[in-house]
Amino acid sequence: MTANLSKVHNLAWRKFLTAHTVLIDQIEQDLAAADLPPLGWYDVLFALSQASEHKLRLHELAQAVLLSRSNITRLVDRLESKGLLQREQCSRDRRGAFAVITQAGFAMLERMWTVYESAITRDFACHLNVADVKLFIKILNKITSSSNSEPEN
Amino acid sequence: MTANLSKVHNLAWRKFLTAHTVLIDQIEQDLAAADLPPLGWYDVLFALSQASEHKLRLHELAQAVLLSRSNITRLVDRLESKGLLQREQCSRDRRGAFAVITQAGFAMLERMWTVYESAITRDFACHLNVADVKLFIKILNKITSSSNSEPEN
DNA sequence: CTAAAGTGATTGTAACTGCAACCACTTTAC
DNA sequence: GTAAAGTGGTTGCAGTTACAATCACTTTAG
Repeated sequence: MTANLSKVHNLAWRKFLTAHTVLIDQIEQDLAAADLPPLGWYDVLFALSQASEHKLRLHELAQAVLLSRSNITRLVDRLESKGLLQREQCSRDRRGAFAVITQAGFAMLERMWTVYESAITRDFACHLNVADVKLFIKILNKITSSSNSEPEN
Repeated sequence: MTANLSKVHNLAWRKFLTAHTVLIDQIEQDLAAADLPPLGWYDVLFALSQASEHKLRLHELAQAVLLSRSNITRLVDRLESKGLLQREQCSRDRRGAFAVITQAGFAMLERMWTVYESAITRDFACHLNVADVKLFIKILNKITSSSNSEPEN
């Protein structure tokens, strides 16, 4: 396969990467400054809060936050040791475990969201009007949906 | 400061994060499958290849690849130990060090680019026509330039 | 029912990251 | 010149990640 990547596409790619790094760094700094845990914790708590009965199997959780299985085990360990979630035996499959968000977990989720939301607003959302944002979503959809389709340029 | 983040903005943010993770994971897999080092190495080699005389002070390099200083020290260690670059004393400032890309470094840069380019093309560029990509860049520019401007939505 | 294959989660290990402390040198201010 | 402050880079350490191996259990095939 010959790649044939155009200048603009290349530029777009680099801007994409840079934007991501800069924004994430900023958010992590905001969280740290407020004595809050890193973004990964938020993702876990959020996924659990959205799940039915506020619990998920570990592998579902891993998929939800796009992390490897071994990784999720230890991330869950950390959150559990802080009381933000609990493990629960799965009765249908004795190998399996659920992670269930606790009250403290909900509270933490809320505190983190306060900081997270204002960071997103200030560094990202503020700069885009509704038309921009809809276009942005449309473009991102093109990129992520159907990982291998026809070229378009 | 009240955040007031709209639904669409929030959705856009999440899609942005997901797209990034998915694409990067894919690229890293492609590189690993070709027995090539991770993306960070490419960034370093690329920055050096673009620099005048193909060398940069370590702190310039750190800035170019958006890494912390301590981090760059060790990343440079690794590349140096593989012969992809060399450290060089700075004569103007005896504290300072340059990183200079070697022939082997250029060769590696090229091998990595082969894989990297086709991954970007296949997973990213393919899905966007020129109009899309120009819009995408425009939007990313709005986000990254001038970290704190007026709201627009 | 049993053997083989597959899946869910954990663990060991090695590599990588971030932070703070540090050493070496340079610049600034007196 | 000298002291104080600042800058460039490295190092120690603790926390995090990735990969492969492992254990426990479930599913499939005969």
